[in-house]
Amino acid sequence: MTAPGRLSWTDVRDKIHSRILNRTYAPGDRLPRDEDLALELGCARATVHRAMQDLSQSGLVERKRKGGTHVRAHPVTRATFDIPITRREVEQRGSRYGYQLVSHQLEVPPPPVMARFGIHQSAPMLHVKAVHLADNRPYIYEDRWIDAASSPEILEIDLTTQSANEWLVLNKPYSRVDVRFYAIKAAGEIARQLAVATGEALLIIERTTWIGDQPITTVQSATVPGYQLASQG
Amino acid sequence: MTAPGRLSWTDVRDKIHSRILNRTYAPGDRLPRDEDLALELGCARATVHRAMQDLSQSGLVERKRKGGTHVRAHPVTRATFDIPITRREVEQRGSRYGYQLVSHQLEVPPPPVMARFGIHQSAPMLHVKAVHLADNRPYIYEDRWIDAASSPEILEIDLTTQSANEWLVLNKPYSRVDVRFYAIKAAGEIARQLAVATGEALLIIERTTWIGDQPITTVQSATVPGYQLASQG
DNA sequence: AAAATTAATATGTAGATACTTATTTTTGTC
DNA sequence: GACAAAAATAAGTATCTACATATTAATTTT
Repeated sequence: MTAPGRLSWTDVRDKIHSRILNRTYAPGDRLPRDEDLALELGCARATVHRAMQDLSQSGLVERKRKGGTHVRAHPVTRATFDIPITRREVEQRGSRYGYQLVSHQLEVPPPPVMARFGIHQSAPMLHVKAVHLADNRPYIYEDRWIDAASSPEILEIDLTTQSANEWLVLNKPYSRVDVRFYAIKAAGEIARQLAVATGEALLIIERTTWIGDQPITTVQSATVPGYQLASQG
Repeated sequence: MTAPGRLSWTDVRDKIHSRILNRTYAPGDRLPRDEDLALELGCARATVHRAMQDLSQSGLVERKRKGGTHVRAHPVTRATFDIPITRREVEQRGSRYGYQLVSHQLEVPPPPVMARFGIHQSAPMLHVKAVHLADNRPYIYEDRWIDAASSPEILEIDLTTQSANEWLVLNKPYSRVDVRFYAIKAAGEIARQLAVATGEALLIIERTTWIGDQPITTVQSATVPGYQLASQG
């Protein structure tokens, strides 16, 4: 990866990682300071710093000024998930994408929806229900609330032809997002729109986004039975 | 965050981020080269580089040598999840943790389990089933396979008192992990061990770990109804 | 015109230096 | 001994310089 004989930061990272694996540095242990490691390994402190930054990001070590670097005493499994636009997800599976608007109207969101945004009262929001199709079969049913205050343009969009999902993601980048997963039994409108039997187990992806402190949208996406979400790399 | 008048890399990141938000740089657009941005903003190229690295990591932009930096044309929602040791998770909820071994024996894993590891044949592995309790009530039922070849020590551990979950996470750090989520209907042993009605919808967390290319363990954790998994920060 | 070579370019990496900041430890004072 | 002030420390940040590397663009050759 680099000129021979010279350590790249990935080399350093892997070296330290393997020392954690073989318990040279055990959970809870304090690692040598960056400078000493640099000296020992024969590289610049900046290189160790870069390596540590990566290890820290992946949750293997914890760093604190003056406190030094410690191997996490209570390791966690850290995984990253990419949730693409539904149309793209369907197309990349090699299926034909379809979209169907179910309903949309201005409504005051009920308390559970306000709670997702972390607010206690709200003006009416745009409430949109829609189905995403893969090869003409229901794939994801989404129940979405859009804050008309932060996205007044959405009221002008023809939601029968363009999904709110896509419009928002292209036109309303967020600065903060909360994602959560859970499972529910298919029932009522969800079962009907996904065309599955009542009682089926469905994975729910719930996403709420803000720009600064201002709510943008919250969506509950009910996936078709058997849907799996896998971590990245 | 830094000496006044001098831009920190987070300042630069936020500045560029806000330009993406306000569509100065729209999806698909190419951003100015680092050097020009540095010149414009009055900082060093390294500072812009650090900012870009962060934006790239969070999935907002894509960078390529010579190709330059582009705002992602197909934005994804990227979220990070931390999955702690179950004992710690229970304790941090303020509940009392309990653990019960259900069974453990050496078995040749069935094809679906081998598939998780990406292998087609295997020596017998240690098959462990156990229940994690919160305040004496079932919380997570785990069905785990441990490669005895990579973790021979596990055969010596008394699994009735120490959970395989905990032993592995403290003694067998992995170099690669695959995590996936899906939903199933409670049935058979899972329903029985979690003490829930058949047909309940359960969130499944499936984790498989390797060290290098060598399998360590794969676990299917069935969570109690209502369980939610939320993204970090 | 097609293919192969060469040049140009933007990001990536490594190193050195100097300074900043959060935090702990030490020291000094009451 | 308790508490506050000062010193020490280790990571964090910013800049500069020099080169590496992957890609695209331009040029030459066939």
